[in-house]
Amino acid sequence: MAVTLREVAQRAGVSRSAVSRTFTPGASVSARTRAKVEEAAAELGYSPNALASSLTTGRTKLIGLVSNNFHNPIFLEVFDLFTRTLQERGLKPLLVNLTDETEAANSVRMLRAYSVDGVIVASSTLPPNFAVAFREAGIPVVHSFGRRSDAPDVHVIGIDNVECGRMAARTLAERGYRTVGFLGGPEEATSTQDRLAGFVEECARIGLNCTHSFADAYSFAAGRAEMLRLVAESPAEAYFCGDDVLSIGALSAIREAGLRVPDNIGLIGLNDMEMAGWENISLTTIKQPLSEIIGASVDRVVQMLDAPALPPRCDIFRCEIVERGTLRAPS
Amino acid sequence: MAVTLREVAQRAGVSRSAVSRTFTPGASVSARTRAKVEEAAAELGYSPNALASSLTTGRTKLIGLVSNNFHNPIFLEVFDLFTRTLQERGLKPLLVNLTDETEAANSVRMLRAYSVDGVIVASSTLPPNFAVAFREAGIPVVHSFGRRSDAPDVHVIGIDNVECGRMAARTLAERGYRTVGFLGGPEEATSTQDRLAGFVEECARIGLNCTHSFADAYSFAAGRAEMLRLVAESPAEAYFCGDDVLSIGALSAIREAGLRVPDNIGLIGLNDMEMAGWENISLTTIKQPLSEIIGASVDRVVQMLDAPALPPRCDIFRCEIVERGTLRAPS
DNA sequence: GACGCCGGTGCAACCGGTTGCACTGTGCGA
DNA sequence: TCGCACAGTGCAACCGGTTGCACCGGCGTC
Repeated sequence: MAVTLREVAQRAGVSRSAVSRTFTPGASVSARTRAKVEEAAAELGYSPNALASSLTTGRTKLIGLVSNNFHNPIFLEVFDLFTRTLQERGLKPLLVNLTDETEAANSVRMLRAYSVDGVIVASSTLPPNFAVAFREAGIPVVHSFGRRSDAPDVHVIGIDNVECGRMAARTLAERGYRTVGFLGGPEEATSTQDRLAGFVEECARIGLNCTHSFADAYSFAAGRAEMLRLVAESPAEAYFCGDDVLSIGALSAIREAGLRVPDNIGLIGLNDMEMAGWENISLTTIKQPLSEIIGASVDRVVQMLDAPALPPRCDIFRCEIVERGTLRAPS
Repeated sequence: MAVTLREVAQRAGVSRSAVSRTFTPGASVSARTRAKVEEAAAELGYSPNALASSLTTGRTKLIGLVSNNFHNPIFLEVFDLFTRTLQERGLKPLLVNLTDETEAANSVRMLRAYSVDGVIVASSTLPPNFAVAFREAGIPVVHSFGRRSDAPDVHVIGIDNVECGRMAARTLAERGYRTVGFLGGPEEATSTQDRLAGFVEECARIGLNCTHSFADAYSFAAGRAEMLRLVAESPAEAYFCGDDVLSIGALSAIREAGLRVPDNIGLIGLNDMEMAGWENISLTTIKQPLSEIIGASVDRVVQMLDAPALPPRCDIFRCEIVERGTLRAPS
């Protein structure tokens, strides 16, 4: 079915090497030979088999894109950016959905079987040992949206979640809120822990009254359920939600309880996903610079193709407040 | 770096064939040999190279998952289901983002270079010739969410968009709406054309007054912009929107104009994406049976692995109304 | 005119597997 | 006891490419 090197060589009247070199950038072929080969290839509809060549070159240009987050709408933006950025660099994303997989070893085995050149783990909720498993298997790996660390085990590209927590607390203080709450995502996620830690720390420093609780997941339903519980008791004046989708759930709960945002309760999210800007939501939030993070992640994995032993580093991008309609104006 | 067959064979004291057969289900190996091989493999951390074996078997278990739709939140659900369904069957999705690609030939070349066993084109807005290009290149292909046809050029799995249009019209009529409108997605998309055709046809049959217009894209912003325009003139009593995300944009526009849904204007969407069920949206919509469509798409592509010449067929799944809060009760 | 250099080419080995075929040894029935 | 079937094994060729090396011819230089 598929046309091979050999057939092209025969038709062009040259050796297989000549054909191979014609399709290898930088190889030495005369203009005459190249012309003959290209003509024959065009007639036959030949295109080189990338997998066969990977056998000798050791490069597949396949990158494992691993995530467990297929329910948070921001991940559609994440996948869009990753696939485009990878494609621009001639790399191909092999998508791995970890939703019902807890065992890192299985993913490692699968991605090794496919000789991926590298792996990008895109998740803020996966435990760090997941990425480490790839490194131990000798596969270049970067953990996007991973936990900040001064001496990381693997390359990490992301944000400083502790600092985001502080930033949220400062912002709420500026708006004159005195009793505030943190409505976090899953308690075991490092991102939740860090955001909480920064928030609590800064509240203490500034002198805000601060409570906290957790939703089961980074999801609308979980955010809504938790906020329904909170408003039924004695809610804080404002909440820092662990994530935008959680915020939107919370927003829904607050309005359903007959309260108004930001008049009765203020809300600040994190991520700045597209939906946060929708006019019927208009969420004030902390913007995570997605495309920078993703661009840097791909850059890093590309670097590692040539320097697999590159010492792990953690690159952190600054976040900023995006002002919309869910916090009252500075007092 | 990677452990090979040969090393395992040496360590186990057997031939390379024996090792190969140990890892080939159904091959004939004695228990004794198998044990030796498995021990050696475990010690060395061997896992077979799927790409190398694909050279002789002709199977990579790679499936190209091609889409141009990375902005409609329903596609996160689509990708989630596709990746999980493929993984369950031992297949690996190679994700291709067509967002800035208009030339089918490029995608064909790329996916041929990677010897994918098959391709799934997941899009309701891509022209049909896109999927046809894969078939012509000899790659098994199914077009998910493609256009219904009695004699399709490629395998199509999806819904009957014309019938959805009729269903929307009938539903609006039942609720006593007399002047209705179709707010479609991009005019050139076949899904838009078909939904419109069915809607207009049924309106005429029933005797509803019917107008229509189009948004630039299946997006919140486009739906909102178009509905803002409509409410500024003399809006219909109810609208059938080409898609849920468009409906949510329209909903936002209607409320911003100071009108109420469903009291002043009724709205029905299409898809039933997760967000449509969020309590702060609560969109009445036509449910597209996503997981059935995706399950059937994967089944079909799997069938074609063994029967590439399977005559193209079109499988259509029934849609149903999901009643929520954006249409008034039956009169 | 002899020499050396060098771009261009083909041969053959190799990448990591699979598989048809021939051969061996074992167990069973006659 | 012999013959036979058959499971188990290894050899070697092959899948579709790449690449080190040897070789060839043409050119510029002395």
